Amino acid sequence: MTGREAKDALYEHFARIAKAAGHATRVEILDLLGQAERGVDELASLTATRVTTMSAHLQVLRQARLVETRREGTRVLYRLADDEVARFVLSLRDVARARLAEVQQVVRDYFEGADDLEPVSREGLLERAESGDVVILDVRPEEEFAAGHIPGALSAPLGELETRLRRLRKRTEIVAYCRGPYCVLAPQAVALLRRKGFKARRLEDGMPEWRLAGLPVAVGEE
Amino acid sequence: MTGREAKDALYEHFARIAKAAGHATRVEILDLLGQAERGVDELASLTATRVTTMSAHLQVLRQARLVETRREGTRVLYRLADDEVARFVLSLRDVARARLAEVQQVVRDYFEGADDLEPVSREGLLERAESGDVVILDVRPEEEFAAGHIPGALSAPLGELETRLRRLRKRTEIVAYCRGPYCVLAPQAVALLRRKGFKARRLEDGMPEWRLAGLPVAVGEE
DNA sequence: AGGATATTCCATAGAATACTGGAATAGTGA
DNA sequence: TCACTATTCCAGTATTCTATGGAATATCCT
Repeated sequence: MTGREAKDALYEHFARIAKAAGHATRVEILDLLGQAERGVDELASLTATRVTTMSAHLQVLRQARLVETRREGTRVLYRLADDEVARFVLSLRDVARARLAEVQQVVRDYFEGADDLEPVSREGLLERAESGDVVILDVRPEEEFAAGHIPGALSAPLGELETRLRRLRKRTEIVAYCRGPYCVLAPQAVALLRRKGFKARRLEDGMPEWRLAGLPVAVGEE
Repeated sequence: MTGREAKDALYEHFARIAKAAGHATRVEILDLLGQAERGVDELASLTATRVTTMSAHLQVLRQARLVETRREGTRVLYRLADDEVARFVLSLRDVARARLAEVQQVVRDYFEGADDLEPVSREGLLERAESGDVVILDVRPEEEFAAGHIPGALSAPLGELETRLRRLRKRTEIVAYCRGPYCVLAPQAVALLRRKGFKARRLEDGMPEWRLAGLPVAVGEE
């Protein structure tokens, strides 16, 4: 192998990774798997694709080693291969946001618009929660909460949010979070909470960002 | 636009970035532009492709807004659009290295093998250079040195390395760097220097990593 | 063993992408 | 203005990718 051939081989491998991420459905899959492992037909319905198509996309991701699998009975559960992959997806999002005006437009219209208050930063949140100053609410589906959540956070999937409100006092500030800056769950939760008279704001970013920032994560149901 | 449509639009844009990076030649282009801006036929000869093919690849990168251009006389100079893009390319490399055993193999055979000594870390290098403890050698082509180098480093393109050796004493340690961990220039320089009886090691990583780590960069010729 | 469910494999048709050679365009300098 | 250089555009061809529906596999349960 000459120098040029070695170089070509390397760039070919780099491109292989990017190519695997080069389809909208596959980026969405990676994003979902950043939350929790999932079965094939779960992913298919979450992304509105057919199962066979989903399976094909998953094979592409698997051949690029971006995801791994384990069997559970008749189901095959897919997960991200490691945190480096999650970091890569975040980097991809960041480039898109920095470079594509269209992304900024969609974000303005559909995500930030829902909530005009400044989001809360990660800084010092845990301490404030421990002191009882704020309550942290995880509004993602239960599986995702179980796969990893901010220590001390209460699970309140958006659909069941109203029934779980009784535990909360209107005095204490509520900080809601979900999957990240492009997830609508937390903004919607905040809107609902405000209508009910609570003091609520959303956390900037969501779970994978929290974990990749090196902050502590709790696992398991409540 | 419904929620699903907004989501689809977002993922489509994310995928657009990844797709643009999804070709070996284009990754190599991004890598080269991380060093310095370049004209089209320069890039073509550096990557061993024809000019028309190169131009087509550059259009793809430009439409994804990963690169920008400026005209200089009859030439069109391409550059990375911003540091976020450079970070993305590094992230892509990191995933490939972490996930693809083939990459690790190529690296072992062609890059690290050339130099068995532990590379020098960025930590404290500037201080040691200022105190005269080490000499930093930039062995990349001159244009790349001019576009940005470690403050205090001497430019010594590999081809002219031998003629520039006279300035150096065999006592002081030499630290050579180039484009990054997958660049052969620094390992080759180190090998040459050792044959001549110098104490030489290479810097871990290269220029874009140095800059993105927030360390100071000097611009201009010597 | 047999039925049910979840997933993967396969063949195919349509769409998108890459490379090539030739033509067109923009800027430079005589 | 004319020749010259660097770059881009265009049309054709070969290749690769995507979605789809039907068939094959694997596991579980009875």
